Amino acid sequence: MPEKISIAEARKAESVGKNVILQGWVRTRRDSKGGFSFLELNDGSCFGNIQVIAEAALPNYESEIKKLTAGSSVRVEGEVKASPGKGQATEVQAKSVAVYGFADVETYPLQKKGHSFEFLRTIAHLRPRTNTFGAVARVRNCVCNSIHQFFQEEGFLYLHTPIITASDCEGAGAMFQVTALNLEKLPRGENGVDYHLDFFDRPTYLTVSGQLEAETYACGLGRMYTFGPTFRAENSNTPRHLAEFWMVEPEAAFFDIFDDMDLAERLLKRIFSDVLQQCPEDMDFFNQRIDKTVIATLRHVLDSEFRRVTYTEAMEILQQSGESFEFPVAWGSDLQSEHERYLTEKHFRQPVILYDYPRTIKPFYMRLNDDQKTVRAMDVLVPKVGEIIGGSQREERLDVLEMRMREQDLKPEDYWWYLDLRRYGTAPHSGFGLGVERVLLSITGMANIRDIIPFPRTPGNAEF
RNA sequence: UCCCCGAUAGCUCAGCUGGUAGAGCAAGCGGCUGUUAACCGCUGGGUCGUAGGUUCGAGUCCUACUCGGGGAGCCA
Repeated sequence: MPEKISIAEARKAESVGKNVILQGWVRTRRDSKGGFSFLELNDGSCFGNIQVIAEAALPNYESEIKKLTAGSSVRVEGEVKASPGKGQATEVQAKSVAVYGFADVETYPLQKKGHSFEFLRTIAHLRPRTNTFGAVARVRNCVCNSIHQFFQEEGFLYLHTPIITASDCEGAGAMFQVTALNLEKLPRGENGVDYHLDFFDRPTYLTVSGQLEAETYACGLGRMYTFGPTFRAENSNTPRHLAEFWMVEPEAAFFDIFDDMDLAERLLKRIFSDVLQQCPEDMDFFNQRIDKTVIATLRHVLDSEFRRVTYTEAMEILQQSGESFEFPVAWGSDLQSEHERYLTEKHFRQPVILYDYPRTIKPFYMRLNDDQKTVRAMDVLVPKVGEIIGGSQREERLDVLEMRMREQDLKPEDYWWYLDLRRYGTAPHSGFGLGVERVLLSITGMANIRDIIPFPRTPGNAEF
């Protein structure tokens, strides 16, 4: 009896001699001079296709096989043989080719040759059938698996923090409001909309971060991490921003800022090394067709220690760089993209961890340093992508935290449960947020974050 | 949201200082003793993003809008 196997399996030399059933989508058909056809078949199990030899003697050769075009789906039964041709170890000599569905060439938008990513975005339901999006999907899966394995091995618990939150000022920008009210007929009170009639008895939003909730579990169970979707309603139109993206947020009790940096560095290196090891075919493709430096860059990162410099030191490096920046370099203002790029792409040429930022440009929850001017913030910057991780040691002193809240016009009473963590058995702790899509950008060399997530959500775009 | 650039065949693009559209790939047909981004020949295929305007005449110049890209801001 023939065995149903994946194309990944059938491509291995060990499969030679097996009678198999393969099912997948035709990438291309080449008709040979000898009166038979080659079908390139892909089923997503690996980057490469398998070559199927369909002889003219097959009963449906003229009626169906010669009409197969890119996108058609088939079931092939046959024997795996060593391939005499170049470019593959094995091929399948078909005993039968059954067609599940043709793809009309007059209307099927995908062709054998290259398409622009802009065009593919308009057919996001079909782009998984391309080399690039198949590779992205497999690498994305590898990265997510790697993240979970890393944290499990490091003793972190996977925590599900809420998607819907009532904290409307977590300090991370505009939020999507969630309501069950009829927007056509909003109940009005004396002070505008009467949210007591809304589902949760108050205004609620999609989360911009699980950090505050993760802190509550870290301050009781030690090491936690969240991994879920995150929402930002900013009108951001860049190749690095999404309105819906996936973020990993570890939070660990008794971690100071340097433990936090160590964790971040270990995590990134683990992800990079797993991808190189587990997705070699996909990475070769990215290295050849997308960015010829990605593999060398990943190896370089694995072999070097992340440079750690304070914000103040970074400002000195920038001032002495001799570069003419569009934006002035001045202590107290945030680093511009061009500054980050200079540091990570020109000066250090590797990932850089910047820390101890001015208190005025960072949120209330970051721990105040003894100099009273800086806070224990840390950002990991990588070449091309920029900020990939943002984190900090959290302020664990109740009085200082309340003071910082008032400084930023926040009401401590709105955060009563967050402050309780400091009121009862407070503990030093730290954490960070890692943007999964940004990691994937730097791993794959892909230029636009909209091509790294299956269904991008950006301003004016939610078709699929 | 701001600045810059773009939109021409199914796809990727060319089309000069205005004179009524072209290539490659894809598709169809023919050829070629295993091809692998196959190759060679022929054929079909376009209200030049939308709406106005200037002009004898607009793919080409002007205005607005729509969509896309790059940069900036917000950040992951």
